[in-house]
Order: sequence, then C-alpha cells, then structure tokens
Amino acid sequence: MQTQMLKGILEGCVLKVVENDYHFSKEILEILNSHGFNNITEGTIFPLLIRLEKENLFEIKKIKTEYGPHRKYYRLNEKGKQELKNFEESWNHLYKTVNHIMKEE
Amino acid sequence: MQTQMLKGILEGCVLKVVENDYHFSKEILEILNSHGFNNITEGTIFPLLIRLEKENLFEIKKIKTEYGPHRKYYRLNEKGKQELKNFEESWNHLYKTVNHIMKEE
DNA sequence: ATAGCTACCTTGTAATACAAGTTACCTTTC
DNA sequence: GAAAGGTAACTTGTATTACAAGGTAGCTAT
Repeated sequence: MQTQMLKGILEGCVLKVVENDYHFSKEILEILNSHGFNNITEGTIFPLLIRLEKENLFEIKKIKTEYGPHRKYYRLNEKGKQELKNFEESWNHLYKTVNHIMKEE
Repeated sequence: MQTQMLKGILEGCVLKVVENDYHFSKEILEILNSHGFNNITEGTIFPLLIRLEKENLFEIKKIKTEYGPHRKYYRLNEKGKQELKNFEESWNHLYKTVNHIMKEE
C-alpha cells in the first residue's frame, strides 16, 4: 500500500526540490529521503526525471567533474514552475479532503 | 496527474467510511465525493471493494429492498480495522513529509 | 410486456513505483 | 598498463490501481 500511495505525489516533490536550484539525481534522492521518504531509489527517480524532461519542464546543465562521469543538473523552467503550481493546488485539495474524512469519528 | 495522486489513498478512505457503519456502494461513493473528491465513479469503487473483500477486511450484509436488486452492505471487521490503522499511520507520515518539502522556501 | 430505474459486476487501458541490471567514465593501486 | 573500485547515467520488466465503458439482472409503473 505504501508504494501505491506515492503515485503522482513523488513527481510534485521532485519539481519542488529543483524549483530554484540546480540538483543532480543523487542530490534529489538524498533531499527527498532526508525529508522523510522511506527509501526512494534510482529505479524510481530516473524514469521520473526522464518523464519530466520529455514534458519539457527543466533547464538542464551537464557538468564534468574531476571524479567519474558527468553530472546532469536539473532546474525548473517556466513551464515547470507552472506545473509545480498545479501540483500544489491539487495536493492541497487532496490532503485536506483526506484529512477531513479521516477525522470524522 | 490528479488521477495518479489518488492511488492507494482512496483505498484508505473507503476503509474509513465503513469503519463503524454499514454502507453500500452508492453511499460510499456519495460520502467520498461530498468530502471533496472530484468525481469518483463506479468503475473505481467496485474493483476496489472487491479487492478489499478478497483481502477479508469486511463484514458483509446483503439486504433486499423494495426497489430493485439487493444491496451489499460493507463494514470493517477486525482485520479491516487493523488495516485502517496501518493506512492512517502511513498517511500521516506521507502528508507531513510532503508538506514539509512543499514549505521549504 | 415494455420502459426505466437501481445495483452489482467485468473488461481493458494507462500511469507509475521499484527492483535489477547495464554502460561508461574516472582514479588508484599493483 | 591492467585490474579494481567508485560514481553517475540509463534500461527493462513487473505489479498495482484509477477509471471509462459496457453488461447483467431485479423491481416498479405504465
């Protein structure tokens, strides 16, 4: 059940994480997990990033590092910011609805 | 996106609705929608009820009515109440996590 | 007996989390 | 210079679930 509850919500959280600052995949993972997500993995985050990239929501910078392969940094573009706003509205409505139901004795 | 956000969450809400009182499918639908869900339909609720019934979470009463076919009333049994508790814990953790991320400046 | 209502149920599709595996680049050590 | 080890990107396959659309069947009223 835990897994299924995430669907769609994780996407909004990723948008929020890269709203203003560039981050690459591993940073995004760490930020999400440090906020309380249980154990988001690469198998989850990569398909999601690719999906959002195809929807044209990011500015992307590829940066070479001294260690290992290049890193791909993501940040929202204007369309991404709009999408984040849409998510926030949906989320606010959803969590209030659910909490309302849960608090009926 | 809206649709995907529901996944798994709706199940918990249905459990809550029939926690203490018997309700049949249409009542469950109406209660959910009246609390703010957009437009849950039968195509959503029936597979869900059948799923939960197979997991043995309900007591079920079939009642004949004067109008039309019988109604199938659902209420949680002990296992269902335990499952609801699990959902509530997961949900509380999830919505706090998401709100925490969303409120970072 | 036909129409209309109500209720239950089935089938098929699309979306998405996640595990498990792959490719590739760089440094360090032998 | 070959091997080992680390990091980062990406791919493939599976299970789950919301939902549309359609189907079956009982009852009442005309």
